[in-house]
Order: sequence, then structure tokens, then C-alpha cells
Amino acid sequence: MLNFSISEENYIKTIFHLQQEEKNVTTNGLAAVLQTKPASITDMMKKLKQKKLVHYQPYRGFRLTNEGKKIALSIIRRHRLWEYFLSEKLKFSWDEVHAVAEDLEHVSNKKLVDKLDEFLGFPRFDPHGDPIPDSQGRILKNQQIPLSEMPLNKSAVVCNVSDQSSSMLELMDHNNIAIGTRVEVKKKFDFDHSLEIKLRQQNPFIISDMLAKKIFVKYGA
Amino acid sequence: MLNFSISEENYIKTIFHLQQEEKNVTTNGLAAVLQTKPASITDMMKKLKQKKLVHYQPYRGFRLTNEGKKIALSIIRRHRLWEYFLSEKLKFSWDEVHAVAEDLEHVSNKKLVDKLDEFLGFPRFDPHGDPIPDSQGRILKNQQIPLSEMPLNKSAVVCNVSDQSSSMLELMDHNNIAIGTRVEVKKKFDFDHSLEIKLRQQNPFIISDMLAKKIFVKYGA
DNA sequence: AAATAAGTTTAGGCAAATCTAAATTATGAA
DNA sequence: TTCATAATTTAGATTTGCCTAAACTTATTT
Repeated sequence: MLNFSISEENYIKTIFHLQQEEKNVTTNGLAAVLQTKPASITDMMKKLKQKKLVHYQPYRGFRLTNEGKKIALSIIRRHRLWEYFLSEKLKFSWDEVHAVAEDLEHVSNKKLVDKLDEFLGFPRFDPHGDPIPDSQGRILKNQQIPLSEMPLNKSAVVCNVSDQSSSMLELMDHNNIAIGTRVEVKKKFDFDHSLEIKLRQQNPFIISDMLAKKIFVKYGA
Repeated sequence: MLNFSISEENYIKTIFHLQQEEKNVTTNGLAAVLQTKPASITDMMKKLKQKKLVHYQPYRGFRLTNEGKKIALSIIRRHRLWEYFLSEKLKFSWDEVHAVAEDLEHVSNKKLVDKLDEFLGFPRFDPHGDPIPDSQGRILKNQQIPLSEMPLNKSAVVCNVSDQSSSMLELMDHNNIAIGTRVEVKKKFDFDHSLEIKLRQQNPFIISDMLAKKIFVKYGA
């Protein structure tokens, strides 16, 4: 596997995430996420197409090739292993790890990454609950469901948050919800789809549908 | 302290090391070490002068300003902390850590570096025996002497190796000499200044003057 | 089906970091 | 002191990644 620039890696990684949602990734869509201009996207797509990392026809959007996906997974592996390290070993709070890992993920020495994995005890989920690809790029699927889809009175644990904006994190923090928090849905309101939830040792309180859709939980654990 | 490009950081760090030896660093000298062309050095010196990181007059060589030295020390701090981490925690062999740390050192997040320092227990020497600057840029001086200058029959510990070429490392490895190895000089030969040395549980053997000048030891420890 | 709006690409430029080749400055030997 | 050589700088290109503005394609609306 060849070496890629930081810029190329950021494009590849972001396309990977975007194409989980939509069939094809669009120029404007990617530009918005990468905080850059559509023209820059087109330039890079030409380059990545030439390197056979994306399928791309002008005006038709793009997707990663299998080779592109492999590379994306190796970048995501690095990112999430560093997040785990920062959280578990350096005691960063879980909302700080992402930004720091954005830099560390571009150090692409394979031996470093594999030894880090070993040092951490081969964790398969990062502090946000996202799966960490193994050295072959394989990921375990954990069947997470959004809080909004939970049945009433069944206990589960928060394992993933699909929005890492600071406004989101602020709200989570204010409500004392974090990765690992045990939660139960007590009631659902038809009017605005808001939910009443209960955390351990706390009185129930109400959260919006919008928030509940972004908090993912897993039974057990 | 502002942010610098990877390229700028490599120039600053290398000038710092070179100016320990010589009064002024030269264009050709720096070009040789950085594996680049003299013209590139001149370009960068103009930029670093403008940023007040080097004293530079055309044709007269250059040195770091105090500000430049501060930045150099922070880069060296990162480099050596990562070396320590790689060696101590990830079990890299001591001749592998340098190359990997070359990449990690450019992640300049201050909180990351300070937390890493804390996680490692605030070590003050890296696996090569070089001092690690603290968060204020202060370094402990350890009085190392080259093996070639040791008195006879006095025991000391290898703590530094001033040449990290693979040919050097190969020779060290072949002779079972590593950082931390306890060593004693048994005899010095006037003819070619070669030395007979003895390691723990081994028969004495002879090494060249050239090698002995590059291996540094410290008493005690 | 044509017109318009939205999305995308092209063309041309800029800054960083590098290069080669030519010009300039310094140095030390005769 | 002058001159040849070595060291350094300048001038002009190149590559990467980004930009703006203009041109073009696609999709939508009437």
C-alpha cells in the first residue's frame, strides 16, 4: 500500500464516511464537510481517480473503489486506536480525543499502529463506541440502535454519538449523558416525539427527538 | 508560540543540533544533513529570518535566535518523549525508535505532549540517553563521556550513541552493546587507539577507536 | 420543450517547498 | 594582490493543494 498525503487521506476518509449514508458522494457535499471549495474537490477527484481510489465520472458524483475503501479503513483504524489511547491512557475526556486523533492518524507507520493496537489490548471499539478495524481492515458490527428506537423500560448503555458538534456535546454534558451511561426510556410523547429517559440514580427527564436520534445504545455490556 | 510547517520544524531542529558543534551553521552543511540542495536552504533561511527564528546575513551562515532555540527545544521534547514511549511502552528496539519519532514529533498539540510526559512518569532521558526537555524547555545535563576517554577498569553504563547510521547500529548490535549495557575498559592500544572492553558475563574483546568515540557512557546508574 | 436554477468543472492564479542552472561573493594560494 | 575555486545566492521552473470567476451540465419548473 502506497503512501498518501495528509490531504489525500482526509479526502479518502471523509468520502468513506459520506458514502455510508448516500449512494454517491457529491462535489458540494464533500466540499461542505471538508470546509473547502467545490473546485478543489474536482481537482482531487481527478487525482484519486488516476490512482484508482475512486470511481468518478464528471457530474456524476463518486465512490471509493475497493482499494480506496481499504485505505480508508486503515486511516480509520489509526484514528480510533489513537482515540482509545488518548482516552484510556492519557486520560483525555472523550470529547477531546477526536481533534487530537485527527493529527495522529496521519502517521502511517504500520508497525507503530500494530504495536499500539497490541499495547492497548486489541480494543475493538473506540471511546465513542465506533468499531476499530483490525490489521486486516475487518470491523465488528455492534448492533446499535438510536435511543429514539428503544422499547420502553429496557435498560441499555450509551455507546455511540453520531454528531460531535460542540453544541451536541454541550447538551450531552449538561444532561450527564456520556459513553457508558446506562439509560432507560420511560415514556414517548407522540406530540413532538420527545422522550422521557432515566439515568441511574437520577430522576427521569425529557429529551428531544432530535437528540435521541443521535445517541446510540447497545443492550447488555 | 505559533505553528510551524513540518518543513520549518525540520530545519529548526537540525540547525539546533548543528550549532552545538560549530559556531555558525553553513548553507552547504545544513543542505547535506537535510538531504536537500543549498538553494532550498537559502530560501528557507530568508523565511526563518523574517519570522525572527534565525540570525542570518547572506554568505555569513546562520544561528537560531533565542526564540528559535525555544521552538527547537519543544520539537526535541516531543521527539524524545515519543522515543521513550515507543521504546518503553510499545517495545520497539532502541534503534527503531528514531525514525518513527521523526513523524510523531510534528504533532504539536501541547496538551497531548504534556499528558504524554505525565503518562510516562516525566522521564528526563530518552532511550539513547539524550535529555528530554521539560515543558519549560529546561534540560538536565548528564555528564557523559565517550567510551574512548574512560579510565581503565572503571565500570560505566552506555547511555548515548552519537551516530545512528545503520552501519553503526549493526556493529553495536553485533557486539551486544546497547543503551544500558554496563561496560569497562580493560586496555588501550597505543598503535591504533583501539580498546579492549568487557561487558557483563562476556569475555573482553577489542573495538576500534572510531566506534569508541561515538559510544557515550555515564558512571553510576 | 424551453428556461432557469443548482451543481459541477475548467481556466487561470497563488503560495509553499523544492529543483536546476546561472550569477555572485568569499577565500586562500601563488 | 590577484585569481581560481568553493560556497552561496538568485532567477526561473515544477508540484501540490488550494482559490476565484467563468463556463458548462443537469435537473426542475412552467
